[in-house]
Amino acid sequence: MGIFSKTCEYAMRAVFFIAHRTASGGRVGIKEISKGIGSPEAFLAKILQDLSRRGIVQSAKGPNGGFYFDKSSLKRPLSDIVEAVDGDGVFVGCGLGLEYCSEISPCPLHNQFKDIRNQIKDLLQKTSIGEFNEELNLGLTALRK
Amino acid sequence: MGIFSKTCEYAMRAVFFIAHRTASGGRVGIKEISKGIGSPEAFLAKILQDLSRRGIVQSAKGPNGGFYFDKSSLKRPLSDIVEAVDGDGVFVGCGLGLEYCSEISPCPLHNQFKDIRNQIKDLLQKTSIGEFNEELNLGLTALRK
DNA sequence: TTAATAAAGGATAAAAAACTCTTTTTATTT
DNA sequence: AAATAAAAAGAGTTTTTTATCCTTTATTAA
Ligand code: FES
Ligand code: FES
Repeated sequence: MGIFSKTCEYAMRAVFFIAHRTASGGRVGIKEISKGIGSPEAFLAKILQDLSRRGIVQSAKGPNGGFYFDKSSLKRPLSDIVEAVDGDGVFVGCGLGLEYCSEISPCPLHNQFKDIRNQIKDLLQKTSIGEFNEELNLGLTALRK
Repeated sequence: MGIFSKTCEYAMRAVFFIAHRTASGGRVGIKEISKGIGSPEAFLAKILQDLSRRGIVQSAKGPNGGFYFDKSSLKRPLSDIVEAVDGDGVFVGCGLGLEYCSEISPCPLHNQFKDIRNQIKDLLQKTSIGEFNEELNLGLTALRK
């Protein structure tokens, strides 16, 4: 496994995909998203259903329905998605799996691990959902294969 | 979950524990190790059995038997343990879960993620198994609770 | 040479994560 | 109003990870 669960990876890719495809106001359906990011359709539906319940992504039923982001949601940091899906383990957990990461009773890797963990947090907090629309437009970055 | 699997977290803690407890030539049994790091005994036995088969940790059966490290094994980098248990995903995998991480067709996070991944690799490669014996001796670092 | 000790090995179980299928609800278009 | 489109919801199934238990094998020591 990587740093994030598979569910979380799908969620992040889907969110970038939706942001890009709906930047000019439209909506995009589950079928197109799952094709676009290369994920199982039904599984992704569950994931987005959950993000929608949490108000992270917007959705509309019926014809011309689909998923989209309103203006303010586009500014959301990627960390919101990670936290919603994987919890805060990546941000606060001990690298060696101790129950708590602590300065008082640190694991051998604590000092160095803490820095890395903070960088991950920084990256996710500073990256917004709508940030890569331009690159995706230009085909400079990829979300599948 | 964190960056590593639970199996891998147990493996790393156990390895540090064994290194410390056997620095002066002895051996240490599974019961004591699992107590020392706070892991299920039978499960850890499986993990160490695997590391032993791979020649990463040394073991001896019978009375006064147990696990230990010979001089050269103590110099092994922690990355050897991680790679044996979790594979090379942490070192080479794409943060968004794309099949391959690539410069040619990078994911949106690639550039920043690559740096973080390299730091993790560096940390694990530069840290040796026997490195923390002193800190553990002094009670400056912990392996459980 | 027998008894005790400790890891190795094999088989199984429980829990979590990943994934599927079917029905229901809501909205749109005709 | 009827037909249709699309997400929401609910109820599974499958696979992987985590964990337990029991038997066998090797080693030591009395
Ligand atoms: S205690 Fe392990 S990372 Fe802080
Ligand atoms: S392509 Fe995603 S990290 Fe390199």
